Amino acid sequence: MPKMQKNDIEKKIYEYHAEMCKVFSHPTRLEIINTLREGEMNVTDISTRIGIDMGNLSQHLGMMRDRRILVTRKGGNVVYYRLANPKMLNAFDILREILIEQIKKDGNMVDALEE
Amino acid sequence: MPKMQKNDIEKKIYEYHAEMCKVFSHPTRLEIINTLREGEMNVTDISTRIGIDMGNLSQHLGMMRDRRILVTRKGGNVVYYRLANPKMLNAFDILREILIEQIKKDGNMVDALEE
DNA sequence: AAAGTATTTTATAATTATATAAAATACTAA
DNA sequence: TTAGTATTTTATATAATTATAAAATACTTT
Repeated sequence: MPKMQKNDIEKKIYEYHAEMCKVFSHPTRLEIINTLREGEMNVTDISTRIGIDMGNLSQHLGMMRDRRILVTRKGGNVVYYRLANPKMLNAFDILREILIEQIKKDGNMVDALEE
Repeated sequence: MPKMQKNDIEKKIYEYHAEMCKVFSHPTRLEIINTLREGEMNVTDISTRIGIDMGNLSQHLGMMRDRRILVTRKGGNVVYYRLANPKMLNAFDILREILIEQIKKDGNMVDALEE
């Protein structure tokens, strides 16, 4: 395996960072994260709580688990999901605050995105 | 226009939140943000700094501007971009820290994503 | 006005993400 | 072992994202 240059490593970090952030780029996944804020929950309960088909939910959960954003615990038949690192909620909250500020200041992001 | 239910509004917020987070879900855009940490910069300089074709860069900048993550200032021929809200760097940094911790703890996210 | 530089836009093709539905796996309880 | 419940996986069709290349716009200088 050829030696990696500093620059390659930096680019790799940006790639992994972006992979991680993809978790936050879908409304359903954000709702899952915000739901798990309260603590662990099993798949069926998450499904009814946020109103989403279980197959689809399981795909979202799977990609979040791959990226180490969620971790699981198994109890018999049931799989419980929880946040791997509650610190991520700080990032979640900062971005939501920025969003709310923006909407208050000018509702125009709404327009810009809905054209 | 029919009245929105509380639930609809919440879903809408998740959607806008996700739209905002899409900015962070591409390595090039993360590199742009990290570059603008130092202050405003024009398009040509960003282009040479991170080594990316200008047309493509302009698309990324445009979508970031649409989402109010970047703002511009025009000086003659030249367009200068800067972060709309430096607070977003806190979110950026938290997520990168979590990523670095993960990589140190187990390099396995790398594997999980590269299969 | 014509030419030059900076940036944006458009068109296109390739890739990736997503929802849906159906099938498969994992575990429990009868 | 069979039936039942919980979750995951797979296949597929649709939609969204992306890079590339070419054309268009905006401004400046001659």
